Amino acid sequence: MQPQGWESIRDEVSARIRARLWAPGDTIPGEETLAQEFGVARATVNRAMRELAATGVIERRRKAGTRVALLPARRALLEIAVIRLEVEGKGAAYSHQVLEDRMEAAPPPVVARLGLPAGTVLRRLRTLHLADGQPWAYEDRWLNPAALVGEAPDFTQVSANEWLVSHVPYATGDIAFSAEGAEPDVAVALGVEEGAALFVTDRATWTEAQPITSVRLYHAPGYRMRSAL
Amino acid sequence: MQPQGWESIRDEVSARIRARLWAPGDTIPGEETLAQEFGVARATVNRAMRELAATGVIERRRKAGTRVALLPARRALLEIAVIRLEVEGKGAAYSHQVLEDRMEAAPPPVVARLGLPAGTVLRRLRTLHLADGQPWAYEDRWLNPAALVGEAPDFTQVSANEWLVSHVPYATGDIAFSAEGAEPDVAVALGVEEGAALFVTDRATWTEAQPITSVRLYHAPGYRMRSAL
DNA sequence: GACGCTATTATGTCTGCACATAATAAGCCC
DNA sequence: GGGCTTATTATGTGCAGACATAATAGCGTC
Repeated sequence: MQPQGWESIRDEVSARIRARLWAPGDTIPGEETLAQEFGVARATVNRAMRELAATGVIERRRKAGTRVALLPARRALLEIAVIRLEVEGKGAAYSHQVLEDRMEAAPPPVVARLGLPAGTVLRRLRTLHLADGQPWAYEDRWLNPAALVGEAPDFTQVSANEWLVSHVPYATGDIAFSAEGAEPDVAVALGVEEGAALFVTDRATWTEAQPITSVRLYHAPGYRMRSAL
Repeated sequence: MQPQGWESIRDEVSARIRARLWAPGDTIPGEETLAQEFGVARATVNRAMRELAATGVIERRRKAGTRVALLPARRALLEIAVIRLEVEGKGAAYSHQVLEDRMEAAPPPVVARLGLPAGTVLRRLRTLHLADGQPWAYEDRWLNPAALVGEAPDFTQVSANEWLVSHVPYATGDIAFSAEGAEPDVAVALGVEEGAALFVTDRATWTEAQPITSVRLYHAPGYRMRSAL
């Protein structure tokens, strides 16, 4: 069954673009025109076009109109789940061990990323996440104690990430992915050879007021991050 | 300056959630109620709430109402750009070399991924992408010739990905990221040691009717994929 | 032609109303 | 209480009309 309403318009416009009826770079008819053609209100066309613009298929500018994107940069939506849920989603039992928890002067890359003065002392947490007792990911986290006003969580019970996500209100952040060879301590913790290729996630988060945490996750070999395109 | 209109409502609701005025798991007031409180039409509140639902902050269900997400799975929007643009965006000159281009029986993982019968013969393209003459990424692509009806592109001129993106209408696809140790041929092409940790992108695309291509990209060491969170 | 101002125009958003839809809650029968 | 049907309700979507906004296009001046 075909979709109805604004989705049908989105699909029809999308189909015309894919069929090159409207070629990349072309300006396509205005909302008013399309609304008449499809026999709907302009708001309905707008809804459909907004959706297509969000996926990068078209580019819209006031007055200039709507044009088919020249090189549609595909957009993929990544779901960054809490590790526990990720592990449990695989049908495995989740557990974690805190390997280290102490105050330490953060190294330059970390303070730079968080926008703190050089030499700032942060709480460093090293954690091993396990799935059915097997190493799943090694976490190296720097936590700004100033961001945890009055709260004293026990990270041996609840993982730092999970606690932060549901207790510290935060606004922004960024995330980066890369591949790294396992350093000695990481290799030992994950039980892999030194230099083994590991999938690494780097994340930093801030509130409006101050930096909260910078965390690096070394995923065990074989880890894949998936998404629909 | 504060945003106005639906964005101000989105921000206000978001702020109340972060301030735990509405705690995770709570059901928040209905659209009609909020519309009255903010002095706007329900459609405006709906717009704001739809946006928050899309970012995973709230979960909405008809009749059940709107509730604050318990464990907000962060969503990151990845922009998958064409390699040429990625390289040029770094201020480097892009070029590429086709290392191999021939028909070959696709191995089991590839046919499985594309949903083709075992032993199907596909066009295999191995390409090296360069930035300022330095290896940037090694591409191993399997292309379904049936998907290129009548068209005969010259992939030594335009990269396969770029040509496909702007010439083959396609509907769906999926993408996965992982870390792999460099195999011998990849290591040679990229000029790195065997076993070096490489960031790998696997992508498969289909039209409604048939599979188009399956491609694996080995990025040169140091590659980072970034996104706002 | 180079400039700066103004008119025009397509998209962006809002309102107020209506009906559709999905899912819970309530009622009913046994 | 268990299992079914029906009513209720919050969200989802639609429409018509209006004004806001951004950016181009056109005009006039020099």
